Amino acid sequence: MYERYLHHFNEKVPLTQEEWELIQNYLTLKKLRKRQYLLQEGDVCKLVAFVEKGALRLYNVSENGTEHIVLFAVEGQFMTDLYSTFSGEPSIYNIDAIEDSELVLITRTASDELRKLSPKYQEFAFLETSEAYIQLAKRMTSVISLSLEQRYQELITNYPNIVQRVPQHMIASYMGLTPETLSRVRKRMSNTK
Amino acid sequence: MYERYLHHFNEKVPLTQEEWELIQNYLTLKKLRKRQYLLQEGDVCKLVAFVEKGALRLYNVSENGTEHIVLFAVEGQFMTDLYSTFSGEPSIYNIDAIEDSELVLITRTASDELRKLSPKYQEFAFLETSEAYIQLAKRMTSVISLSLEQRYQELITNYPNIVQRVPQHMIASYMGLTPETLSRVRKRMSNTK
DNA sequence: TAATACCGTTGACTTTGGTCAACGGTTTTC
DNA sequence: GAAAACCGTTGACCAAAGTCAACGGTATTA
Repeated sequence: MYERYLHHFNEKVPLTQEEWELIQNYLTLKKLRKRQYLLQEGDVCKLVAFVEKGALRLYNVSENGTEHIVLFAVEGQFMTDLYSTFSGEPSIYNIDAIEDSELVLITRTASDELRKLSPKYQEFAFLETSEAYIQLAKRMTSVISLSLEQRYQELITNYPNIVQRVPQHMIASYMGLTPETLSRVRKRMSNTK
Repeated sequence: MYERYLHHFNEKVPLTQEEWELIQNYLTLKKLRKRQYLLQEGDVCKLVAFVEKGALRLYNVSENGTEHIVLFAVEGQFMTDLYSTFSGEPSIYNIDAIEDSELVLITRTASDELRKLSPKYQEFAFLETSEAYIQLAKRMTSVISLSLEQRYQELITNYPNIVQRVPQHMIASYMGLTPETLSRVRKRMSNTK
């Protein structure tokens, strides 16, 4: 347990044994079965989750009932509704498990406390937030400037086996498309290459 | 000089006079005339800019020459190519001034140093990065789930006088649309309301 | 101040993506 | 193990956005 989290941490900010033991006190483990919720619309998000194993999605549901996936998180990535954790306002999103998953959780308040106690954790939190921003900015760039084919190609290189793991209609939702359109994009791509 | 930066800082993380003097040593001022570049494609981005006055844009140029605006920054907001500053790789973006602007600059290396020296600055950097992420996540949500009319409406509420300040074809670019389409969206909106 | 470049709008047409319905092939579930 | 739900694909049609060209108005600039 915590293997991946610790490994991930050490890669960015190397830790001594004592430092890790301090940090570990603030973490908890949680297993989530496929389709189980980590966060439901209307609740305040108080947690940040790290995916040890499995996959999560963050999505909202529009008036007509359509789901819009804003984010995926697979092994080694973090997931939270950052806005809700900061503001304390109810979330407009749902977070649930796409596969059976194992998560490392830390509450927002624990994280704040730990950031004050541990300079290494502080640095780690800063780096992770920066990286999340960078990833999102990259995606925004591709959304406004690339063709659907190029965007799908990029998705595959960013999440190499997402296609095997996640149903296609969820990928369509993540790209802001209907399932039919994504199906046709894929067909076009397999024909022309 | 630095008025808005200091004010912004104090709102998030209140500073003593001595703390501010330390931080100020790491900052520099820069004026940019309209159309002047802060960053050009191919150069490594080494700076983070805070907009005291004016407006900046970050954009890339696709093969056929079309500009795609990824971000605006107006008074009180930060602008940088975070990926390039972190990785040290050449930027794929340009940053230039939409209006005559006054900026507070800090280099990436100075910022790293200052984060180690000053817990308050460390905290400020963390909060600003988090806020930038939140803003981008919100925009991503609207891109994949709202109609053009709704997205334009949201843009106006987020940047209340952007329409007065920024040429319409740049707003179209920011939304990933052609100028003609944005013009028609605006017409539809003025007709129906 | 005249010439020029730029900007937003509009119209006609094309291309792209969405909608709706149907189908066969899986999984789930009871 | 049968029934039901789900999933990806396809076709026909429709709606939305892009393209191209033209225009008049406004800044820029010489």
